[in-house]
Amino acid sequence: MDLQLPPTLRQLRVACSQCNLMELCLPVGLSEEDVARIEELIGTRRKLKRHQALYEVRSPFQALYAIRAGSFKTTIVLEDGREQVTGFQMTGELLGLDGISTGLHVVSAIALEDSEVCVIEYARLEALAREIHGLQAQFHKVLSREIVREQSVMMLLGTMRAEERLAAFLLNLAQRFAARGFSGTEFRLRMTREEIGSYLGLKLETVSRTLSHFQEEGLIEVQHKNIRLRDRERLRGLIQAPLSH
Amino acid sequence: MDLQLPPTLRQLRVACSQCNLMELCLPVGLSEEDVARIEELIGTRRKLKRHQALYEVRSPFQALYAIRAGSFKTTIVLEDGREQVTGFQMTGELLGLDGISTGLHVVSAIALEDSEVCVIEYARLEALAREIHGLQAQFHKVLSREIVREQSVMMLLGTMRAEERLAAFLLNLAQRFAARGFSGTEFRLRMTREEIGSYLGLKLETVSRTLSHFQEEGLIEVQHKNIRLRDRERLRGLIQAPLSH
DNA sequence: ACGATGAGTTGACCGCCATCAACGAAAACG
DNA sequence: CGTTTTCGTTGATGGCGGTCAACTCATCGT
Repeated sequence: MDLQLPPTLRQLRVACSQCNLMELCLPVGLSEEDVARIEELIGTRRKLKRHQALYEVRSPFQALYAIRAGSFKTTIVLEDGREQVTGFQMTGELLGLDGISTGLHVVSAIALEDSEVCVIEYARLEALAREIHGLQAQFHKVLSREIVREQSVMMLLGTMRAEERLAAFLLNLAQRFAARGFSGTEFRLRMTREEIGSYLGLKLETVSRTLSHFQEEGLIEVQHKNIRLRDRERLRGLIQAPLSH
Repeated sequence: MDLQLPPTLRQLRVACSQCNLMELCLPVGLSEEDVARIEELIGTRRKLKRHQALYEVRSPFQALYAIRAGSFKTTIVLEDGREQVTGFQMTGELLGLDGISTGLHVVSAIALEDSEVCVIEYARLEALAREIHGLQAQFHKVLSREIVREQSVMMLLGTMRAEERLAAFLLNLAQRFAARGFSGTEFRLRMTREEIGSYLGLKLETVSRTLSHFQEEGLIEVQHKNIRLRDRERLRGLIQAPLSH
């Protein structure tokens, strides 16, 4: 179907999907010339090694980052040193939205593996959003989607038990891998048990134990960071009916 | 200092603060004519009785709501019926941001007392934001601020113990009351113990017990819904040093 | 004003998950 | 390639907060 599009647009779509800027570009349905103008947005790229920070807490905000390759975690820290992972981001997702509010980042973004991002200068994005309606609308949706995502994490942390949290986590990861054209049943975790636990409000031992338990039950296969989902339905069932409730 | 402003602007500032649309209007620093144009935004008003829904989950999104008087809770529900409060909103705060993402609301907004909101049609807001830079910037900040707020709730739910959660909750309420010109040391809770517990990931009995415990310790005075903070510093200390940690 | 209903408190008990600990395995480093 | 360090697993124990229950006290509606 792409063959019906004018060549330059087709080309740009490819460029955009190569750049994996899915969240901002692709779903919008922009006119050809608008798409061309969005190229202005995509400034430099930046490569990061594993464990390297894309930005740190309290650093000045000036750009958003679209993940071109690799994956990240965002972490927030309390004064007493306690740290929590607030999200895991993968290819095509946006980083940096937390900084818009105050002009300073409130989380740190750390690469979980060697990664690459496209730098989107925020001032330019705002300017362009004023001119291109579709871009503005899409950007607002991205912001709102993040609000919604966090609400479902709040629900998870507030009402779910360890097994449910892990099940929800695995299914969410699977769905996101699948959406990117990777296998949704077999994947490699980019994060440690401790990071998973931090995100889910559990200790690493509980994460490990629960994964082992899932394996005994035939729900998944675990081998270190490699996960294979064997029974999605029962996993899903775990979430909706925690205890015959 | 307001006396130095041109009369119409001064007047509008007053109107705006009466309307309590603080989040969108006041901090922006708009030109006089821009402020005038923002009047277009403020459409009808809507009054709600206690326990009445401003909007329900899955209802179509078409407007944001600025709370003019009263207070609300937002709740999200799982398929199995479990419900969680995701936030409490008071005068001057915005409701409805969750709907932008999909065009359907993902939470319900329920009045905690008889309340009144200003209806801000979203299509108009988007259009006007394209023309008024300051409005656009401010709106993005509001969205980002909500993302940041939810992240701190995630931190609370993920790493804090019951006492810390309650302390953080009370201090947050106090600060918001103070920001609105009310007493930050003596106030009346608009929500039940169960709603507080739902928000904090605790059971109502734990909320009740912990409040009683705070009272025994001389940190607060509780009498049903009336709260008086007696020792803010020690309350704050509870959060930062949970267990000599 | 009064009764009915919902809200809050307190106690006793229990279960889930944290904690502490020891071991094993993989991956990162020179 | 071997060494070191980080990561993961599993067991034993304990504590925080959930659960169940009984009772009191506001508050809402008629």
